Amino acid sequence: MKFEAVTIKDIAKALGLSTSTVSRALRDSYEISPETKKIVLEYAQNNNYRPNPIALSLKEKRSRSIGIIVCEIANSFFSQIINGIESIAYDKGYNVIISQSHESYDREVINVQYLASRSIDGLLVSVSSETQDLEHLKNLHERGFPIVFFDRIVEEMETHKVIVDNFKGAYDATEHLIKSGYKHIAALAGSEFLSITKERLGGYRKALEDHNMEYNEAYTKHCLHGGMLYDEVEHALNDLLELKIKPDAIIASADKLTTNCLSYLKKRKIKVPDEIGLIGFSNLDLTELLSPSLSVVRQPAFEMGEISTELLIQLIESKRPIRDFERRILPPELLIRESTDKNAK
Amino acid sequence: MKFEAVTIKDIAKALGLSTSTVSRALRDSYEISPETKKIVLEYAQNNNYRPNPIALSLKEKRSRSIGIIVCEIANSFFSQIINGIESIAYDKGYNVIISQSHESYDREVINVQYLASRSIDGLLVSVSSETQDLEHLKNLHERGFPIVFFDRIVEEMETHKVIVDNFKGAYDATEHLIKSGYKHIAALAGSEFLSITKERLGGYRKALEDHNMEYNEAYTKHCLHGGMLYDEVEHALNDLLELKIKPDAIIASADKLTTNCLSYLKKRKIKVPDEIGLIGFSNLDLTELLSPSLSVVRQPAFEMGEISTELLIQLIESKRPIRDFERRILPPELLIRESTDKNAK
DNA sequence: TTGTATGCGTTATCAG
DNA sequence: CTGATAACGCATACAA
Repeated sequence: MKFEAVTIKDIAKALGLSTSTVSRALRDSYEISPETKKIVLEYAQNNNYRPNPIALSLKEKRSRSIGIIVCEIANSFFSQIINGIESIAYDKGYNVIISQSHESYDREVINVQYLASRSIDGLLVSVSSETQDLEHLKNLHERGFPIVFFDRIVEEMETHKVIVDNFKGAYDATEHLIKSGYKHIAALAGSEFLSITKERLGGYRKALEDHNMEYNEAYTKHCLHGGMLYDEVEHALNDLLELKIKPDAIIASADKLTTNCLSYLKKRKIKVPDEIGLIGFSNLDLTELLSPSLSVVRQPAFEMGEISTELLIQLIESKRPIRDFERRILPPELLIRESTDKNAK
Repeated sequence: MKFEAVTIKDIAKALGLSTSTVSRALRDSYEISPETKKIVLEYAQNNNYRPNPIALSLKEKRSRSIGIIVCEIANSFFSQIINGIESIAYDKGYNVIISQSHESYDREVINVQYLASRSIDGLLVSVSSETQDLEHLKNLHERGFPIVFFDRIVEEMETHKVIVDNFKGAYDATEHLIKSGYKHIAALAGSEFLSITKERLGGYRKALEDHNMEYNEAYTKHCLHGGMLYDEVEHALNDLLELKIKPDAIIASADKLTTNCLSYLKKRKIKVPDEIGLIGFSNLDLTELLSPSLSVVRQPAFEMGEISTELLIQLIESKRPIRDFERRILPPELLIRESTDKNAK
């Protein structure tokens, strides 16, 4: 007994009608008599008829599914975003296909091509931390394919973009450390190719400047893989702690950087905040558990997913190309806990 | 400039050939002359021709994509499984569509129907913790639709199943607590509808029995949502700690139960292992960070995803139905850290 | 009110 | 070696 779905043709044959009559009856067209409708609908119901979405896609030249490119789903920030994306997508009858780049440029290119060739109607993209060349996306975009960037956006392309106010997040975090009395604040940053890294480091520098604190280039460390690999974080922190004047506080500017930084400090038995102050970007709901008194910058991830998806679907469903693309900037949240309050020590 | 992909028909028209010739040239058929092939291939290359997978699906009655049903992707265990699934799926040219039930039965039914109607070729399922009625899956299965269960399997259906040796995992964990000197071991368990819950509780009881320890029903607490909600864990633990003879150790039998249990204990300022022993199932790579000396049962999640996918694809691609379904049981790993060693206290 | 014919992009089966 | 045609499941313009 092979899996064979019942089609309109089957119904037509069984009821002695034409396929078009059945099709119209199922779509509740005004042209069909109530009796015929009733018979058809009943038969369809009983035989569990489901329209074949592939045939529909072929006809309508749209698949009602959107693709997502993220680095990792095993990252609380991104899994929250995906939940936001899903909630809107399902609402509007869209399916969602997730793919992970694992922070690899090659993998990202493969995934984009794969998704595009799978006839998705649009793409939500947060680029990998290795990505510099954008041909794989520009190519699609130039042909009018709907793309919305979120979080890790790309300046060279004109389309909708949704980000958090990274500058402000980092500024506030750094300022908080300064006000807590720290004098030598280091920045643990992600890949230098990423927009978010630049924005966050910008906020960090501006805060130092505004409070008349010296900016020391040696205090900024980049991790190409955004902290995904423990080794790169370890390496960066080793470098920082070997400096003549060791930093007395660190701002970790991404989820994975924060957790791996905590792991490192715990491994080296360096107490937070007694020996070193720490503040980090983190959307992990276990932050409090990880480090009872760690202050964090939290991003409105779910909302970000929702907004990105709304924009994308709007882009997909508008017949003519939209000219003025939006750039939505969401406010981050600074969750203060006692750790970084040096005065309280 | 609308997004319009180039089709075989376009190529045919441009080169003054027929669509069938172009089609065959692209598939490198022996019937086509080398020169014609060369011209066609060149044109296709230059105009970035990509076969339309939807048209292909319609023709071949297969979409080369598989669906996944899990409760949450924001759960280290499941995100590791998904990575395993992806690695095999991409290898074999399959696309993967993930959907989350968020532990809701209704949501699961909707997702299954949605995925099935989206013409996926097969389904990888780990049921929600609310699921009792299986009609939505039986229905598909009876019609010959390929389904593989993993982790949270279902006894009533005859198909491939991939699980971890949950009995052994819980047995070993409980035995470890016993050998560490704990006398009153409570079990924090997931939904009683789930196979894994039954198996784990079985291992727990057997370990108590084998060591001549009394089994007290009041020491077993269920959380319907598998610990996804903090409140249910809090409620269960409150109950346990209000007993006349309070348990001196807890085995938490799922990822979320473990982390939320830790959160609770931290919140109530109950020290582990000084005041209460704890061992838990956990695939979180931050476990060590969460609680420096927590022993855990770790499941081979990635491998589980790989095996499930291999079986599913085998099922999809075998022409005749496979009669003897496999049941793969993978070994869990008991990672011992000092916490539970009461002797060391 | 219902039926017939066509097309979406592709491949397979014929016929040249 | 190449071309015409049908078919996959559905919707719709056009006929009746």
